[in-house]
Amino acid sequence: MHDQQPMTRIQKRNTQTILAAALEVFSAQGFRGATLDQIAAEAGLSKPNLLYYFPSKEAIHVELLCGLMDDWLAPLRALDPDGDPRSELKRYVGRKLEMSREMPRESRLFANEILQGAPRFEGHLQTELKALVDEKAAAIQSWIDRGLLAPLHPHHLLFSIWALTQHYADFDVQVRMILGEEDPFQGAEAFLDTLFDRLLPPEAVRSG
Amino acid sequence: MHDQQPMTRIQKRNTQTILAAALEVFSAQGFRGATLDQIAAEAGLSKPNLLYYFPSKEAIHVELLCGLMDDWLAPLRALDPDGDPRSELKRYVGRKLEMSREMPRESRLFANEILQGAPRFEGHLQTELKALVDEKAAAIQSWIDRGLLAPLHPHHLLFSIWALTQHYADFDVQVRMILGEEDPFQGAEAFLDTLFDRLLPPEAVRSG
DNA sequence: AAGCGGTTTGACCAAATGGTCAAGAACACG
DNA sequence: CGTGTTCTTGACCATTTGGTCAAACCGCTT
Repeated sequence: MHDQQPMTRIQKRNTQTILAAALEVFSAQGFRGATLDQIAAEAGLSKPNLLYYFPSKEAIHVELLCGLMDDWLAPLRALDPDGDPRSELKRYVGRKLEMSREMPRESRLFANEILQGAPRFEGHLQTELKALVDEKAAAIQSWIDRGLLAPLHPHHLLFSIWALTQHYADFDVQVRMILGEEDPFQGAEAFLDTLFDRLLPPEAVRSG
Repeated sequence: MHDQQPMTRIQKRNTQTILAAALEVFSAQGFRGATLDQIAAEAGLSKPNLLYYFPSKEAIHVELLCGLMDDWLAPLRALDPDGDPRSELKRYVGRKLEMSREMPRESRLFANEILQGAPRFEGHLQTELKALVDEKAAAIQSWIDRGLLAPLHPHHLLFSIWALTQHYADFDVQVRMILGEEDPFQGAEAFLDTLFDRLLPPEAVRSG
């Protein structure tokens, strides 16, 4: 069912419907908090029908996570080692913030999983994420070594970008509660722009 | 049982034991993911015994959240409007990072709750957190108005501090996976020190 | 040691939940 | 059409889980 290429039209449609519903429910309730009945209701399908397309609840979850991983990491992948450090990094920040606004459910899905220790996802993280991060951290280090960027711990720089942008998706209710009517993302864009302007000086600090 | 003052020695001990066990389990599994049996096992008590001290699973959770709220907000409360902006804020950052290292379970407990939309906690957030944040945001704005701090959106500045520090507790597994053997908090301290050094110039930028 | 209120728990319950299955409905195609 | 394959689902099952309760068990005062 869920492996070979020849997917019928119906299979393609329903698989998509189920994954969309699962994203909605898993991101809002977490893995254990979500139930097959909720996902089935959200998808407009019967529970046995879900299990006709996926072997188990966990399989739906894993498929979601893995399927979204690529999109999720795309902005980091687009970081160009040959580009200008400042503009590359600021573009990355902008893109990540945009994703927090446009894809908050995806952000919360990943956040939920990591928070619980990534029990169903550690392997994929290890292989896909680690390699990419190490590659890009090396690129950042190279910028620093070439004097194009003021010294900063590359890994922690990436962490800070993730933390600062994903916060607006993951802690959405808290942010909105505190800001009231004010649009979180408008203020966030301006703030992060300022922050990274100051964190990444236009010219490398060549002291000493 | 769980309201009046005259708490027997045994009551005090067991209530504490239960809350400690609940923190362990809830922070690792989330509300729905945690079971009374797990908490009972962790506490070394029987399940009916838990329910002798608390009326329900949810009551334990709410009690935990509310009971920890004070400690959690203490560093922000300590922000002194009459102190030096730069050192006050950097002290706040340092204290928050320290709490991420020393109290990761508390951080994850709150993160779990907010992620799910704070369904069992919205009221308390609204009253306790909102008021404090608005007060401190006003203090920050006052620093800016008096030319003691370069202009920054006060609320987003606070968000950035939360995001940057709590990230190390909430996304601990990811951080450690990427850093390998390296100690996350050592690097984080240095990085955040640099970040806020640059974000909060020693003297206000008085351009224009 | 008797008695009494606070404490503990084994046994139990109803509801929820992940998952199965056989039979029926819809579809593809000669 | 007719027939074999793909889909769909009502009914069902085993387990888990939050919660109850009556009976037993302290631990303290008198």
